[in-house]
Amino acid sequence: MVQMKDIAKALNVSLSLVSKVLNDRMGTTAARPELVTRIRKTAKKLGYRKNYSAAGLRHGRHSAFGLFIHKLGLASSGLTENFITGISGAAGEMHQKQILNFFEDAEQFRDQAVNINRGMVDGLIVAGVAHPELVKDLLEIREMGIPVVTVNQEQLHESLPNVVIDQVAIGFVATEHLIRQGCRRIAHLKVINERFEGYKAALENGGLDYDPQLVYERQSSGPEDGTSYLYQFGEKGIGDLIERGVEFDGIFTQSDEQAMAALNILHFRGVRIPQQVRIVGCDNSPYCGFTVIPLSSVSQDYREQGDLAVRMLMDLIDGKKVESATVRPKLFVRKSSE
Amino acid sequence: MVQMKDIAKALNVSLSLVSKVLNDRMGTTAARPELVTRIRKTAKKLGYRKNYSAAGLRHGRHSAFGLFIHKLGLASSGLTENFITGISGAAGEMHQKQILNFFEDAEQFRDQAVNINRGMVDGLIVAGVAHPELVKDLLEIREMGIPVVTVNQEQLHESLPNVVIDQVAIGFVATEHLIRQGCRRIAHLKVINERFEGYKAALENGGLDYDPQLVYERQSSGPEDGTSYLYQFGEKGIGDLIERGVEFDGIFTQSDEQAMAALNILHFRGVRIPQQVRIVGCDNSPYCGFTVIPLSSVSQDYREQGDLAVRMLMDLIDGKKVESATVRPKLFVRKSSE
DNA sequence: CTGAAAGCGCTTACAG
DNA sequence: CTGAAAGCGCTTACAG
Repeated sequence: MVQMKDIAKALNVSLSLVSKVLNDRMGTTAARPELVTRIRKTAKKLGYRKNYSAAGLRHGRHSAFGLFIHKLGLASSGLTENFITGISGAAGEMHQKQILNFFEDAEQFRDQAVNINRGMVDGLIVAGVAHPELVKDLLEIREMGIPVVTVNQEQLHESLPNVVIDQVAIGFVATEHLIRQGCRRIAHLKVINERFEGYKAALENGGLDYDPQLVYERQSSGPEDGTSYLYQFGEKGIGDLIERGVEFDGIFTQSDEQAMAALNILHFRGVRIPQQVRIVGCDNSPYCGFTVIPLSSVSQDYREQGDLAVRMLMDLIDGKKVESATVRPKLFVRKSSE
Repeated sequence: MVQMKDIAKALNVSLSLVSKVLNDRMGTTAARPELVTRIRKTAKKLGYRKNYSAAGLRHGRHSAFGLFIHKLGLASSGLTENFITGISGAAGEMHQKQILNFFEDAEQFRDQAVNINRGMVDGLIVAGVAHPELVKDLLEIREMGIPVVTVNQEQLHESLPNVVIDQVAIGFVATEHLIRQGCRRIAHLKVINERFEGYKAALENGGLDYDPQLVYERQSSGPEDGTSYLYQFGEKGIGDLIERGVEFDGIFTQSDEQAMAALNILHFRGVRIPQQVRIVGCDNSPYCGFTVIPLSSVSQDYREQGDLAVRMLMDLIDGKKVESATVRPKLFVRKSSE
């Protein structure tokens, strides 16, 4: 492998100068422009590749971060894949390696984190389902000098910068779109409360009255375990509304599976979509184009969230102040709400 | 940060001894068992974390590999996510960092690979859609001392070990299952030829005649571009068979979207599934449990493929001989073929 | 059996 | 303005 000292030898200059030139860190050093170009050219000609591990050691950096994901949303939604795509893009740009870990409970997180702490990474991104019981662990990790960025629906601690999607906006954007399309009675399958607030705000903004009859909500009192986003919940919710004789000309659900269920049920009953009922789901899952009738959906833009998280972490590692960030949802209109 | 020399100082022993003990590399060195335990205990007490970057530099390793993925299959299939899960699990076990890159053509691969070569990684895993036009690049990379493992449907070069799913077995397993369930006339939507061969082999094995009428095939002469796996292809294929008056009591498709299309069409026409027609898809996509009728499917076990690829790459980096490996598909039976 | 010393490939404060 | 030298945190061949 060709290294800096080979370039220095070839041109009979000092190793230091080569390093400075190649890193654009001349500092107080000055060199003839002609020599600078010669060094650059020789590096290229010899096929020099900087050894980032060595540079990292010198800087006390690993040029790597740990990525801990408790998979977000439904397996079918592709959210995790989008997120990882955003992460890897930004990481590549910044010459950062990753250590990717999937976990599902605090125990698993700790098992995996222990092997990584400090010895391998400069920082941590913890994403997906929020684990408030891990706050103490995360603060400890940060105290050890490893900055942490979270990507959770809720910020775990004021001192842990978080990337979050604007949940209220999700409800608002979807509902506003349905109103613009002419819907006057919009049903809603409620899981996350902020989205419900956005739904109500859009109704008010559109001059429509809020009718609690139109909202189907989970009955159980236990903690939400993710099952509310499933196809079955959508089936139950829409079935319930129909049974109760509630009339509606629009539906905004909190997942695409829920929306797919609504779509299937109504379609089977001969309801024309979008003419009689317009439907908007949530997550912009990869299959939205392939349902019986292509499904409109609000994207949480997890790709953007991943990109942001990496940039925030890098700033933290560089010792900069970092604020939490909020990402705006994007609406994708397909036939179900045209 | 506590490091080896701190442990050495604390116990008044040599740095070398600490390193040897902590790495279980005593070699010709012998030490009192009692001292060995004391060193271990002190390391733990002080919270020592080995700096893997420094160790790597010494060994001429980066403890990292590049992962290049041209996303496999349909976005909705979750194959990529499964694959990454397998990769990250094995990598974590082996203290390996990753540099994850998504690419879609040779140009993109080259752009990203150039930044990574040798300066950041010890090896490469290239997965997903096969790119024969990159063989030269991959061989060059390997000549530079960076081992390469591919995860492609076809082995690109005899000297590049590949992980592959047994495509023939996919067709065989699905068809054999349908035969066992009592199907006698099994329709097939053909894309990959090996799966078709497996289909035929299972028919013969089950004592059924092969009837070309039952097979729907893409008409176009251009290269397969992935669109054959889409919902629309399934719609067209099953529609065509029905139009031609072909009778069947089973269907094996080469994707889950194709199968979902078959399911929807037949269901809408009042065909009872699985009583009248049994259906098996391919990929075991996350939504298989949520179709109108839960869909049986053959999994390509990409998780296992990811795990294997990492282990093979590590062996190559360690200078061992490595052979290509074949993974067997797994059948998941749901209501559509019960 | 034990540990001092060299070195992995870089970077940069500092002496000339 | 220029470059020799020290050092990042490890590992190991080798001298004692």
